[in-house]
Amino acid sequence: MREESGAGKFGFEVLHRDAGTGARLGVLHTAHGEIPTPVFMPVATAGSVKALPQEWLEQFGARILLANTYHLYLRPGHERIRALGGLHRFMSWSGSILTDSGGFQVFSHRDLRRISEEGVHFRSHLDGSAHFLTPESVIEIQRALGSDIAMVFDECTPYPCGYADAEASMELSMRWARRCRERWDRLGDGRGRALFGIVQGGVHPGLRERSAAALLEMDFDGLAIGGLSVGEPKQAMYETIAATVPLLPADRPRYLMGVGTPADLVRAVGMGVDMFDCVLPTRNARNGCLFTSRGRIIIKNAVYAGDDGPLDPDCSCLTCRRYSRAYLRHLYMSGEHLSAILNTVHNVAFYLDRMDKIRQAIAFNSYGRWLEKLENTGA
RNA sequence: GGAGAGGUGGUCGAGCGGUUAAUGGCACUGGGCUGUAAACCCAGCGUCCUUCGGGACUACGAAGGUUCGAAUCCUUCCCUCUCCA
Repeated sequence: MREESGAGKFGFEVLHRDAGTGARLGVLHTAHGEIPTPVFMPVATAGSVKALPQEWLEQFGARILLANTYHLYLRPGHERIRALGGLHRFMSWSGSILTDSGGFQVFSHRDLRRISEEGVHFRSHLDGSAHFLTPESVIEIQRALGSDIAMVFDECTPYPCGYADAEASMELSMRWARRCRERWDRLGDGRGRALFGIVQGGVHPGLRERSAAALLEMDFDGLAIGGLSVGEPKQAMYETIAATVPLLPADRPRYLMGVGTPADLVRAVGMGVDMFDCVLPTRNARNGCLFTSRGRIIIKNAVYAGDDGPLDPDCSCLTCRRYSRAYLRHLYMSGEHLSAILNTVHNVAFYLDRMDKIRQAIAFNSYGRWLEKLENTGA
């Protein structure tokens, strides 16, 4: 068990802006350390980045993970985690933790919930038991977990969604955001903890604008762009990001929720996004899809059966240093647990390394070249 | 030597006269996965053509036979497995 550091105040500084693009270099301060941005947060929904022990995440340079309020509330329960000293201590993670509010589960468990003004009635996906989550209870749960960055409870608007429905959904999210803010303030000193608001509004710039304006009034520590990558065309996603980022205050971190592919990250950083999370590197790893410096490799493909070379010659992760494509394919085909482990090691290391290189490029004012490369490869 | 059971597509295994190129599972091949109900899901999977609607051929141990029609019924043969000597 590690000691809680406990001290420190949440904060964000922009250290440098790239000369030719919207990209910016910054640092997040939380009670659990400093986090250089732009940053990718590996997803640890249930208090674990699937297939990876915390030690390795530290080795890969991960400073912040994303955990999930809804999942931890159901199992093992936030009160249990509180009693065990909070989520950091429970999972033995001394870095920072951002908790998603469960808004995405409202979206993805559509058949198991009923939304009202007051909150969301859920049927547990685990045992069918009934639960009621409100903006207030979601804040309480995140406090119990002890997350460094909490997210407001929102409704992740689906796609496609007509203007009127997207508007109603966004407005509900804004009313919930205010209730989250109020409960957060009533709980008193967040001890260095941050609360982020989430911009909704589907792919409608006008709605995004109103959403951002509403959140600005509430003075959140950071602003997220939610409701993207839910089935809309890529172009619509990029246009929405581009239209939304300028609406967000420059002195606060900007977090694009649930995105994305390596190319998505490069583009969004160029638009001024500071934080990302996505299940792609971990989930795809377990499903035999690996991200490399030369594009995606579907390791289960028969062509790799006799390929003695490294997965990614330009990668220095444990997997690439030591194991061949042929072996990785064999592990996948055989259903060996090691397959998920080695694949996840690579994908997570690849994402973190990619963010590292992105930060360097921004520092040297050469980020424009990354965007050009993207255009040239058509990625 | 005697009694019984059985041989089906890569594999296991249904089918027991016609809507059967033959249910299913597995394996295999390909695709998908973006705030994780995911080590998951979808599709294809005899051969050759196709104007993508379909068409032609070859298939259920082997060879004959019955029938308008057979993986399915009959005969002979070959081969497996179980039990008894």
